[in-house]
Amino acid sequence: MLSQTEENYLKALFHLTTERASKSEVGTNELAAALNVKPATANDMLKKLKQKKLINYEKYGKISLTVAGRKQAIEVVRKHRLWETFLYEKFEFTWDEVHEVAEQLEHIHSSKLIEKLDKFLNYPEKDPHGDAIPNAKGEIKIQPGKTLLQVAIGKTCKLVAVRDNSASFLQYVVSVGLGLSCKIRVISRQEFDGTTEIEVNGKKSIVSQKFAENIYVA
Amino acid sequence: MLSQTEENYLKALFHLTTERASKSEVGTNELAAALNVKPATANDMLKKLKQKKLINYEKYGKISLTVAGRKQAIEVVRKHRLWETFLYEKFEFTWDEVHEVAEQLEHIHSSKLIEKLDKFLNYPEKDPHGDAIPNAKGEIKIQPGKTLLQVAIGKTCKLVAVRDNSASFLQYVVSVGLGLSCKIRVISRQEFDGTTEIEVNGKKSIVSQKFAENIYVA
DNA sequence: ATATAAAGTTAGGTTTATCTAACAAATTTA
DNA sequence: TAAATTTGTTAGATAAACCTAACTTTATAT
Repeated sequence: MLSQTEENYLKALFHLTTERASKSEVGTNELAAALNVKPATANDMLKKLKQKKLINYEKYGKISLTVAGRKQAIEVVRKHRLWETFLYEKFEFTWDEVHEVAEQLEHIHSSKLIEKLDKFLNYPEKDPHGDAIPNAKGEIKIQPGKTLLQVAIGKTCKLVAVRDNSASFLQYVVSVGLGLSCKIRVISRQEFDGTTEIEVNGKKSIVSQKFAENIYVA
Repeated sequence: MLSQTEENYLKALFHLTTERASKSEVGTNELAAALNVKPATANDMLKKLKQKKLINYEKYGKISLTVAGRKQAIEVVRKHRLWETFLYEKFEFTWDEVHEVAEQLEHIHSSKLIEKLDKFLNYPEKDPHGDAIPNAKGEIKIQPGKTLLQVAIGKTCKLVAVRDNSASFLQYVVSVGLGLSCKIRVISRQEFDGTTEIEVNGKKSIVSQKFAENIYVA
């Protein structure tokens, strides 16, 4: 059985490779940063995960998940997102509160518990942030859509997911008037820095490129 | 914040002192046995818990919880029993399955989660094994009743709780035909070894003294 | 193409929770 | 009460997950 720490490394690798578009390999520093540890620490763990055949990794090379590693990572993501959905739908947690508690709950080991949780929630496909919930077989239905940054000026789109789950980011999302399924109109965009002016329910805001890249729309 | 391990030591101390009748102090060996660690390990932890003012303890002396330690212990017990109730009532877990998963869930840190869980279950006073669930203030309503061993020959009683939560014990309880609120008739008892002959729903069984001491009745 | 910067690794150290083996204190028993 | 047993403690080791500091490899930029 994997430790919580090992599970967290696999989950981070999954997010950095499969879920973050266009890049399917990561480096030690980037992984370390994502986990809030020093590169030296991540390096130790990489050796261990390689030894357990959960990642592909050679000294000074890039890192990727093996099939076995990816399977484990998806299971953790599945648990995380099911618990977020549970907290949001059944326990009146807010958008920005669910993540922190789900970070703990995702490490509970009990296949029966997850099966029952999934059933209790009626086999949801999305979590409260709009992210896809892998099913019991590890299959992911919904594909990551385009981001707000890719929406043309004048067009209107609908928020389907956010990529950053930190409470501070989510609180900012809310402060701009956004929520899941909100309609967003793109008013203008600055060429030189990617800043986008948007309108949500009559409220206008200017958001950074980085922000726009983290808002997934349809 | 306490580690999971520290929480487990406090919980064990609570069970060994306050919940197990007649004895309000414990020794290192007994504590170590309850936690499945070696006495030397427990000894290390005792020093740490003393330093944190969670236990009363002097070298070669007996151990007891301080008010602060007891408060923390009760909080863990509360969480454990609420989760057991949740698993049993909402997720169709059986009597003997709830304990193991609750051992993990009891360490999730979120006061909001516990409040919501308590509310969701409608503020239960007993868990599926009949044990009292401390309320949000740490108060325990139901007092531990008498055991099957104390029931006179010929009398009928009702099972209200069991003291040992191991799956093997609970499975044995079930095999004798027992469950929460079951009626038990005491047919006879051997003087020399405390063995008790009982009848449950027409089924007769002979149980050991140790078994009878772990069955609480009203 | 080489110097500098960035990324990655290694060595050695810390903390937490565990262990074994040896020892000391307290209790029981003959 | 003295010996034997049980109970409790200490010292020294180990493994996991982290750190800092120094070093090496790879990438970048003039």
